[in-house]
Order: sequence, then structure tokens, then C-alpha cells
Amino acid sequence: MAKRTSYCGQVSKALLGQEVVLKGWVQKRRDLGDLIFIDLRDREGIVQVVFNPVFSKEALETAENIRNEYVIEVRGKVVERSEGMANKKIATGELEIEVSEVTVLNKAKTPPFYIEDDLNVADDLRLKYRYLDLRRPEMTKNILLRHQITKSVRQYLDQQDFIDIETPYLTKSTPEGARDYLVPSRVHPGHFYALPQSPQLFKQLLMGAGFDRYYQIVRCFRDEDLRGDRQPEFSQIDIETSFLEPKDIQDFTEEMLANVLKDTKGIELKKPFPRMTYAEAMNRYGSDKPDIRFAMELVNVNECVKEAGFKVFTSTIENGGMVKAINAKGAATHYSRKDIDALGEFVGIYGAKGLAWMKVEEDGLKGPIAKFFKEGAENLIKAMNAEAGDLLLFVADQEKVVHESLGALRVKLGKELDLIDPSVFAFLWIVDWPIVEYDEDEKRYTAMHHPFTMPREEDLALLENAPEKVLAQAYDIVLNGYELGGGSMRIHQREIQEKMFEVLGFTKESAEEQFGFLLNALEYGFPPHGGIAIGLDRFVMLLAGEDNIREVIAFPKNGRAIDPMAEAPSVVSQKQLEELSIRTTEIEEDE
RNA sequence: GGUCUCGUGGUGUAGGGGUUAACAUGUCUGCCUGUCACGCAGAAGAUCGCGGGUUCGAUUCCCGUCGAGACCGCCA
Repeated sequence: MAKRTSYCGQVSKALLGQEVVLKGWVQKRRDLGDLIFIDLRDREGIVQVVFNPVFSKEALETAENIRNEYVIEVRGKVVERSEGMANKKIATGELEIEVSEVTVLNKAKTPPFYIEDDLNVADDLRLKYRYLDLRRPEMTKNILLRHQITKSVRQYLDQQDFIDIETPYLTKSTPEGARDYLVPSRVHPGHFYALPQSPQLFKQLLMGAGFDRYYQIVRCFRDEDLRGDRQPEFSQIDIETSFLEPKDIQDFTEEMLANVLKDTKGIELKKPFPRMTYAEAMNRYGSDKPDIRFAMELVNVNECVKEAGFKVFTSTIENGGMVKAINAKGAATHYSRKDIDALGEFVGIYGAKGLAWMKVEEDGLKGPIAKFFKEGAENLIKAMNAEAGDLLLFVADQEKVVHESLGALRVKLGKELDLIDPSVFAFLWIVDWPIVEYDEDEKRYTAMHHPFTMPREEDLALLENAPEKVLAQAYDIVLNGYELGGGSMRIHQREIQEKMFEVLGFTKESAEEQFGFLLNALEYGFPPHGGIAIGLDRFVMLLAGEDNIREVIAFPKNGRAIDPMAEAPSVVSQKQLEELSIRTTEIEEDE
């Protein structure tokens, strides 16, 4: 077997006239009889190779039996295609290879789907044959981009004196947060490890150990239902530092992200990124991860509507709720009555009991409820910054419902009305998060970020009696409407950490049992510290222009956490279970 | 856990109470020396997801089930 001299996709004019050896997969064979063209593909691209009895009769005869996805090796001369024969669609389109020798390295069955971009097949089929799916140039490109991104991140963090340290995957289950993936211990019957939801405690303890600046590109595991931007195992760029302020951490994070954008997309980001408080984000966008690439902000219209005599609005306000609206600019003609009804159903998903609407026309407001607003129309139009052709959409409810429903509607309309420039990367910090929120189901406070987050110094006194008013030294980084990452300053004093556990409903004993090692460590000279974690999969997804993180993970799970290729999860033998002292309650179907 | 949508040759779709189940693409065979969505001629390929019901008759209607997708819940 001859040595490869070039990737197919990297054949260039510099090689003109030279003999090359290429190895790759047959993308397409075009058989014209005594003349055969093959598009040969490898990870870098495609080049056309030509079989002609003038170059080699033997090679032509071999080529007659070659089929798609065969792995072949060709030897031949790089030549310029004759006038008018260039293919502008591929990078190597002005060149081709005159083949003098060909070897079939391996045959291939006809693949279950065609290896091409813009594929239209069921996701499960793609996942079952993921190794074929990954041959598709757009998938190869995504995986290569992922590599470029992690390379850029590592380079930057290394330059900044961060130390890459591994942390355990077999660790301890904790009650807070997501459901854990458990791993049974053979050596200790009835005992289980948990796979980490994040290396949170370990990275804090590394600060306690004095490493000062840590990073790790690390797998995290959460046993929750999947979404387009959520997989049961996912990767974080995990960072922790000692002795820094939130601003320092945000600054180097921005620089790191900006470097990646520059290295991989050639885009120069403006720094610093904008900052917005959590309260403002909820108020203006109805979301803690607003997409600020377009406006259509939520407007509180309580003052404009409370006197109007429209009972739904007035009674909501009287009962402590609110009325907010968004202005779908110029959408009045795009949306029929039926379309608006559909929008009403959409906000219903988020608990809104209805969607009121009015169309703005030259001579005022129109629509079934317009009659209530004859008086205050001017004010309303002004508040909504409205003009003829606009569609005003209102939700009246308790704050949470108003924000969630209108926030979601805003995003939906932003897409439908094509208000979003997909080439823009809009980063944003969300700061001043509440430290806890009240969980109605569990009748207790739960940590909004995590239980180790440091409250603002000035709010510490409130922790005892009004924890819901305490703001955290926490910050999320948002990109194009996705939560890209989040971080915080951590508690480094035992008393405050104990107080926090108390607020979260832990008894002294349970706190000691779950997190005793952390509490102990805090007593041995623990430095002030804080950090951040960036969701790598989402970051790659957004830079790749995809809308599902499956597209940037080599071997992802499907929507039900199954790997259709490896057929995981699967039943295991009775012997294995016995070794682990495990008895299952489900009846196994296939062994 | 909930709501909604979908399940028809390898793949993607159309169809519809009685059909030879249609189309595109792929596959196979033959012809073809400038193709690149090659072309031309021909061929093979489907128990219409599975189970039950209604009916003289079901791939079509109904119920269940399994599978897939989207969203909600969940994801500190």
C-alpha cells in the first residue's frame, strides 16, 4: 500500500503536474462508458478522479465495479481541467486526477441513506448509522469545528496560567439539583457512586488546595429528560479561580470566548459584553436568557389599561397581576384571526388564560376588544411605540405567567417575522440573580444557581428572614437566547455555608452527611474563590449554526436517552447483577 | 409524567373502504469518452409498524400498543 501524499480536499494548484496518492471514499461514480469520473471524499473535502484508457486501461476496468462508499486508493497526476470544465461547487473544482493505478481497499454495502448534506431522513436512522452520518461533509465540519474551539480554549487558558486537572467521574450522589446517574459498587454491596452533574465541589476543593487557577473540559451527567439543547451527558469548559472578583472572571471569560470567535469564525466581538440584571431581563424580555438580536420588548401597560373597563385586564391588576404587551411590528396583515388564535393556544402552554390583541390602523385600534380602549388609545399606542400595521398582543396574569408566556411568544414571533440576523453573535451577561427561589411543590427554598453560591455581602443579613430578597454574586453568560454558561463567587466560610444549607432546608445532620467534607475543608484556610462553567456543546452548536446539540456531538443519544447504534442502555446478565448485589423490579424481555 | 403530530419499497413522500398501492431518489443490468443532480433503455424491490374491532371487504375508519419527533413539566 502506497503512502498517501495529500488529502483529497487539499489537492491544490501547487501540486499541478505532480503524481499524488489519495485515499478516500467514493462519493459518486459517473460512468460514461470508456470514461469514468469518481468524486473521491475524505475529511478535508472532495476531488474528482478520472479513469480513461489513455491513462490506464486496467484502472478503468477496476473502476467499472467500484460503487458508492468503497474505500479506494488512487495514484495519478494532478492536472488542470480544460476550459469550461471546472466545477465551482467544490474547492478542488478546477483540478482533477488522471488515474494510473487504483486499488479497492474495501467494498461497501449500499448505505441506508445517501452520504450528502441537506439529508432528509429520520434522526434515529442517522444515529443508528452514525459513522455514516458523520461522513457527511456538514457533520465532519461540525466535529472539526468543535476541535478548533476546544483547541482555542485550551490555548487561551494555558496562556493565562490555568492548570488542567482531572476530577473523579465516580463520586457521591447529592440530593440537590438534577437526578443522578448511579453506578453500583461491587466492592460495597448496596452502595452507589454517582456520575457528577458537574465537578463543582472538586474544583472548589482544588482552590482550597492552592491551585489558584483551574480548568477542565469535562463531561457532566444529568438524568433528566432531553431537549434539543440537552443531552444526558454533556461537556463543560469548567473554570475556577482564587482571589478574583466577579468582574475579573467575566473579563477573562469574555476574552476566551472572543478568542474562539476570532480563531474559528474570524469575528471580532465588541467587549465588554453588555450586562443586564436578572430583574431587568425578566421585565424587558420575559426571560433569564434573552435573545437581544431583536427588540419586541415586553411593555407593562397597567397604567394604560386599568381604567379601560375591560374586565379581564382590570380584575387581573386588582388581584395583584399585571398586563404586558408586545408589539409585533408590521405583523397586522401577516396574522389572520385564525393565526392569532393559534398564538393564543401557544401562550396557553405557559399557563396564560388568553391572548388579547389589537391591530393598529391609521384611524386607531381595531379588534374585538378595541371598543374598550377608545379613550386611552393614544396612550397605549404611545406606550407600545406603535404605528399603523402593527399587531399588539397582551397577556394579563400573574407576573410569572405573563413573563414566561410573552417571553416565549416573543421568541416565536421573532423567528416567524424573520427579525433575527443569524450571522450575529449576541453575548450578554445576566447578573444579580436571586440566590434562592421558593419551590411550591417541595414547600421550601431551592438554590437558583447552586447551594455554594455566595450572596452579596450587603444581603447577608437578609438570609435569615427574607432569603427570597437576597441577591447572589452569580452571573450567567447568554448567547442568542441560550444559556451558554454560568458562574458565581462561592462561599468560602463555614458559617455562611452552614447558614445557606439551613435556608435550603437541610438539617445540621444531613448537611454534615452530604457535604461534611466541604464544610471541614472550609475550616483549613480556604481562599475566596469563584468560577464559571461554559456549556461546550451549546457553544459549538451556536457557532455551527445548528439548532440541536446532537449535531455537534459525535455519538449522541436520541430523545429518549437511547444510543440506537450501540443499543445502550441494555439489559445485563444475571451474573453481573448478582456481582453488584442488584435485583431489578422490571421483568426483562430480551436477554 | 402530560399535550400534540407522525408511522406506506433501501430512503423521502403521495394516496385512499374494493387500486396492478403512485412518484422521486437509490439499487441491479445494458449502452455511452467530459461528466459533476451525467444521459438513455430496461428490471427488481412494499405482509402500508404491531394487535384487536367495525365491515361482505381495512393499508385506509375506531380502540389499544410499540416506535419516532416537537413542546410543557423536569433540568440547583
